[in-house]
Amino acid sequence: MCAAAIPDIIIGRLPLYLRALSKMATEDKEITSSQELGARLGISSAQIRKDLSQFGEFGKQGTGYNIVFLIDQLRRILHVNQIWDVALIGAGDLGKAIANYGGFLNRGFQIVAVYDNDPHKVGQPAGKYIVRATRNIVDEIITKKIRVAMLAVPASEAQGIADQLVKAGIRAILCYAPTSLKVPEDVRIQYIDPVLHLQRMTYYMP
Amino acid sequence: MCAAAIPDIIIGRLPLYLRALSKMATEDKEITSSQELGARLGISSAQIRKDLSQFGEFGKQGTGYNIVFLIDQLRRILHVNQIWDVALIGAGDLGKAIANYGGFLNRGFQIVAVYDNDPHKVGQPAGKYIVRATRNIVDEIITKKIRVAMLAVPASEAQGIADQLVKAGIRAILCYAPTSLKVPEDVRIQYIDPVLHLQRMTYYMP
DNA sequence: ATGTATTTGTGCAAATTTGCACTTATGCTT
DNA sequence: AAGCATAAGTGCAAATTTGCACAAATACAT
Repeated sequence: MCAAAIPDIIIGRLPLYLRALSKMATEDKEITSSQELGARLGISSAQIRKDLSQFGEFGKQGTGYNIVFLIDQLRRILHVNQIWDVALIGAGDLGKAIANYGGFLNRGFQIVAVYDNDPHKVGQPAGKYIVRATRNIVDEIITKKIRVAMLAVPASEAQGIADQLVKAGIRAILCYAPTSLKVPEDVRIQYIDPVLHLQRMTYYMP
Repeated sequence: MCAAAIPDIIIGRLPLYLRALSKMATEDKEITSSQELGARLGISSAQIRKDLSQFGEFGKQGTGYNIVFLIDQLRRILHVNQIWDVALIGAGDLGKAIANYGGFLNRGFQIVAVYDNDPHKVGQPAGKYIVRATRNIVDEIITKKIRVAMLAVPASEAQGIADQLVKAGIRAILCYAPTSLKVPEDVRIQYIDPVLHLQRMTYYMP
């Protein structure tokens, strides 16, 4: 045990472990090993053992890890042993696809409101939600105590919305807009930009 | 100069630099510095200078970097000074959102075919494309010499499709399905799973 | 022309991250 | 009961990544 903060690069791998373990659970496996898990993920077994050992002794020597138990532990560590309310901003094609995605709930997240500033979209359905006016977003997020947001608006609008989200007390933003945002240090932000991934791959292609 | 391979972690940052520089170009800036670029991206200026210096001397001391010139260099390095044909597999909500996204072309990519194995979707439009039957995907990708694919199918189908893509000669796969895939070592693969990002952030949230 | 303010590219050291390889513990077979 | 195979947890070394700090170069003001 140590008091030092656990490196973020380790935190980043835990959700990957959790995802793979959840899949194993659906395959009715009871036990796995760092080696098996590593083989599935393309990660060395030593790294998996060392990562997990940061948080406790979850395995049994000679046997491996009990999958259900380890899932529980990881959920607890990542704070997804609860369902987080999430605000989705942007009800364009991408926003609608996100609103319709069924994969959030069993991994700890639940969209509770969808916003857009286009008057033609406000009041219309987006999945099972009715699109709300972005104009009211700060008050509503405060009232609903929402702390996580997904941003699926055009890049040009992203910073403005992000500023409002911060004002509303949002603590984590997942930004789909292809731009870097300025947020206070104590607000977490992550980005999804498919083109970054594509360009990273074409580098290696003659 | 050195013959050693350039670390992938550096390659991963280049698209980020390119994106930020492109934005600067639209702001009619001519020149930037490693410091300014770093401030925008939350990266140290030393790292940016060192990253870029792996590929040549692109800056001018006392002045900085010419934005248009550096964009050209990065595009060349990343092989996006050309337009890559991309196959999109999956015409569900997400697939349609991807098909409709207008941000690929000016960053080096162009969807040229959309596939789905649902007979109700085949023949129907997805954005400006007509959905094609996945059944024929291998032959068509070979014929069209497509080398990059985006995979927006359910996790349960992803590995099967990936195997076909590999057989068809695809060299880079961007997988939106929340699962890890097995592909030969010489095929590049990248993943997008929003929940991984969300869980990475909730770790830090009490 | 000279001096000053910038900013790059880089050698070197610090910090971080990874992984080898070993000890310890467990279960199974004989 | 003993021996063997398996696999976790970990100390330590190797490898990788980051960043400090400085020389060299450039632009601009005086």
